[in-house]
Amino acid sequence: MTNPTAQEAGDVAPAVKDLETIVSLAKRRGFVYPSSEIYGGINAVWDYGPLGVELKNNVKRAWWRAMVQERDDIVGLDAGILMHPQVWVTSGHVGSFSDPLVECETDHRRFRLDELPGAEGLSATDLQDPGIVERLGLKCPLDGGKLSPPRRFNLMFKTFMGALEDEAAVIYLRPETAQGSYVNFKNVQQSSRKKLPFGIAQIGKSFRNEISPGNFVFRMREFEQMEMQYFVRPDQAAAIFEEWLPRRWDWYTRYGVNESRLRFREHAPDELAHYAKKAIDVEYRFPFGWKELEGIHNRGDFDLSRHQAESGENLEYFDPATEEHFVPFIVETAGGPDRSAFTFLIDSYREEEVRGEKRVVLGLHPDLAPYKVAVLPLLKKRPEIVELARSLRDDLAKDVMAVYDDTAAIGKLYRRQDEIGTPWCVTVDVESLEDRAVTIRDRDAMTQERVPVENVKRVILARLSAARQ
RNA sequence: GCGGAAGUGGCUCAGUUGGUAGAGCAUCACCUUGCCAAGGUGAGGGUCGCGGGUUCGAGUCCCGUCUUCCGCUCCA
Repeated sequence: MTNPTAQEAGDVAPAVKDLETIVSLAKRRGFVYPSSEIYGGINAVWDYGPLGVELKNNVKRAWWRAMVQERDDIVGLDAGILMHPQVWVTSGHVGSFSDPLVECETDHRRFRLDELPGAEGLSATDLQDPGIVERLGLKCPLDGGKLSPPRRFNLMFKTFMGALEDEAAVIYLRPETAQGSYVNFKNVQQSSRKKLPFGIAQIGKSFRNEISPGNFVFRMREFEQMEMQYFVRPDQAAAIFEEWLPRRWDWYTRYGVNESRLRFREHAPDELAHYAKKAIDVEYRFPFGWKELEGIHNRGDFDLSRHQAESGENLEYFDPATEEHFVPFIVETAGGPDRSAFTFLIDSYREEEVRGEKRVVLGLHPDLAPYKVAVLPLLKKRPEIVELARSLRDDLAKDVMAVYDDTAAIGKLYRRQDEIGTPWCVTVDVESLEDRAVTIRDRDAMTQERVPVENVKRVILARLSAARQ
């Protein structure tokens, strides 16, 4: 863990690679495709291909391992995407984003209509009246420009519950997974018999109608979140908040992200979200600048207190040690597998020279690599070699993602695996038929080791385990 | 949402003053080679983002639209 303050303003390391190179590789090799491409694509939605889904699943597994598997104070949850509409009213998501906004046609600034001079105290009906701006003669408070009619901006996607598309049945696609953890706080606490401090971890899809999405999979309208809500005594919240900073930093470096391209950034008071008491982001140096990878937030008792008040359910925790009743504070870590996978992909990209030829390598951590091992026959003319190689792959595939390839010369086969981040290649040659041994080639060290066939799987699994420590 | 640029086979691109599309790489097959993108032969794959217009004829001019990128704005 590097001292956060040392990282602050640092533009110390340039981004690894330009975005185009990564997008091109991603599509060519089957990591990510534009959604609905044959119809011209759809804005800010991307599909994961055969290798991309492996990478992303591995990222989620790695996060779950660090959060749930390796800790005994955090448990998992998988709440629904659809929730009671009142949840989003209580959380503030409906209120803060259904305000009618007007836009100045000259400088394109937006204002809340009900906050403009001369528009105070308007009724809900007036606020949605298309002619209201003209009727009251409202102008842009900054440059006096013409204002657009009021429009409702809401980042939440709507859909309908039930067969009839009736306004009364409107519900939302969740814009964050966190609320699922809050409304289940009592259920989880009681059924898992956890005492404070304890956490609820969740991975799942969220949806936001972003005003300006973009930058490949960095900001999508449909995306996945990896959020952990840690419930704590109010008097411990500040200290526990600080403990989570290095933990989350270390998770990224543990899986290979270059520390010089990471930094912490604290939110200024005026940029804090409506629920947050304090917020610090882990940021990564993307080709398009420093951007948030993950947010660590002290949400105070905002969420549970609101839900308690609106639902009428008692959401207090009884602390048996002090015999106190109180609403816990929440320290949240909120990241995403899309952003993380993108970061691991781009940060691990490197180009090297081998005998005067360029080789493209994804130096992915073995736990994250789509394939752990590729089995390659050196000579495919000999059926015994092909047979041995195929049976070796089939055996490895019972435990790890393994692939067989014989459609090119060995050098090219290695290059292909380098480009998709496969850490180990097993090569079967003529001698293998005699000595029952094969060669294991390491992607990063470019070393080769002769291993008896019956030991191959054990060696691969041992290396995987070692890389994980 | 505003301004600018771009959109040609899987990828990267070329297509002169409009006349019905090419290259490299990639992919596949066969031959050859056999430990780090070797060589040879051959094959498949695009109607030029989409829609409309001008024209005898448009990838190539005009309009609209969608998508992507850059800047601004916005951002739970």
